[in-house]
Amino acid sequence: MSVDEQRRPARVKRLPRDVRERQILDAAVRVFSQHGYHSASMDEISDVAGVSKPMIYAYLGHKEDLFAACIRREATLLMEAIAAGVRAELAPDMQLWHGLRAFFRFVGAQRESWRVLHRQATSQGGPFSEELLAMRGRAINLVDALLVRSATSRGLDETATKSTEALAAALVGAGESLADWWLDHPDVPEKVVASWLMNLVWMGLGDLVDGTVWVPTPEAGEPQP
Amino acid sequence: MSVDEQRRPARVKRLPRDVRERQILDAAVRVFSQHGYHSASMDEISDVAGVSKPMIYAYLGHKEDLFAACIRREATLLMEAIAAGVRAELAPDMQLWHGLRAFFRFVGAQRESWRVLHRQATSQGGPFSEELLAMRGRAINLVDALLVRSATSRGLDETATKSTEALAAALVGAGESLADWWLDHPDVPEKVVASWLMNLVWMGLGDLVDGTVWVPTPEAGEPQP
DNA sequence: CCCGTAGCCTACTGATGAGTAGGTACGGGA
DNA sequence: TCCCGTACCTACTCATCAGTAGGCTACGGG
Repeated sequence: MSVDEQRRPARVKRLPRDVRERQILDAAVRVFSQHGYHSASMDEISDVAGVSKPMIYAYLGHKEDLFAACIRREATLLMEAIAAGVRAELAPDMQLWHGLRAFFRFVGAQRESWRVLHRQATSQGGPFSEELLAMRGRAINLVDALLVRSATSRGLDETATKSTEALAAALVGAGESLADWWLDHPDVPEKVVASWLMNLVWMGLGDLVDGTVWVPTPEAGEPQP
Repeated sequence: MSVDEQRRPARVKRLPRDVRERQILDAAVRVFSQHGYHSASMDEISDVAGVSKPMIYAYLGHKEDLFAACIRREATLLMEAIAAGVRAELAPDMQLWHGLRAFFRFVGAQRESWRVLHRQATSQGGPFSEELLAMRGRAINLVDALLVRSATSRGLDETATKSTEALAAALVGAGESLADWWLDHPDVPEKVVASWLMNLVWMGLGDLVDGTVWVPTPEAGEPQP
């Protein structure tokens, strides 16, 4: 009980609206990530947030609105984290590398956010899944643009163009799946996980056979011990 | 209404138990795939199956049992389909190639099964997610074994061994994600989708730059026009 | 000191849906 | 013919929530 009370914000009175909204969203992300959309109850969210249920309805609206707000907030944070890692002036492989690292850093730091985004939102068929699918589509587009830029630096035929979007989808899926795997193996450092995926997508599995690997070029802003 | 009636089995009386069980499972897979576990109601399932609700409880048990039964049946079908395509005497790349093709064929033919397996089961935190995670783990192990065999054919160091499981997870995720993408782009032939993924995982994205591609060797049972 | 308003609550309603009680109908064996 | 078991149903109970009605309290400005 004392543990639970530590997890709840001390019941403070008369806080300004935006503070309460943040508390409610934090609680909602946590509860949604634990139970999923349908099993999460507004009562539990209000309890965890340390406010009463009508406050949620007053500030964030109905359950679907609340969920959509969670998705929007967390997805925006994720995309910003990734975008911050990717600088357009870099070579395609380094862009991908920094994007991957930023992604895994986010997942490692915000596990609950990640669960909500990946597990819950994708599965529910409701009106919010659009919210999430749109966000996922943005991620795919980001990767797609990267691939297209890589490809157009050389000659590129029609079929390759069509396939980049599919490849981007596959790549995003690989990242999601590997992130889940990583949650079950937290002892592996983030950089190592990122480099595995980087090698897979950039060099292919051929390196398992012939031993070639991709390594980041030191001059590109990686501090080297 | 006539359309709906066509989708429901004509209300036949006094069928043997195993027939009814199959009808119920078919209906359950359809309804679960459309609404997800929590939103799917036993009433709708019984309605679609053309039986009354107590029949479901008598034959398949409670809602969780029913869902687990769906997962088990569909997952077994999927694994069997993949295993049927992979023959152990082939080279690793050809094994992967045939496995991928069998996988995409299954997804194309059994869309509802796939939705239940991928979207619904993974997301619910309930007791059945274990059922599904176990099955997913089996798929990962299958791929992992393939990678290990590929790697041990050459010298292989410690870190590479650790990473194969992660790579397998990434690969399975890439397949899942690409399968979802394919559901939204059904005009692309199954073989083409499979070859995209095969190239990604075997050759890496490097081919976008230098244009090398993996092609199946004709002698391995692929009819070549 | 009074009033408006923003913050906040307890205690309800109403719908939905899981699960069941208790039956009827039909067929096969004694 | 009478049982008995299997197939099958209608019509409930009961718990769980989403969502709300209505009111109470503190603060700030006039």
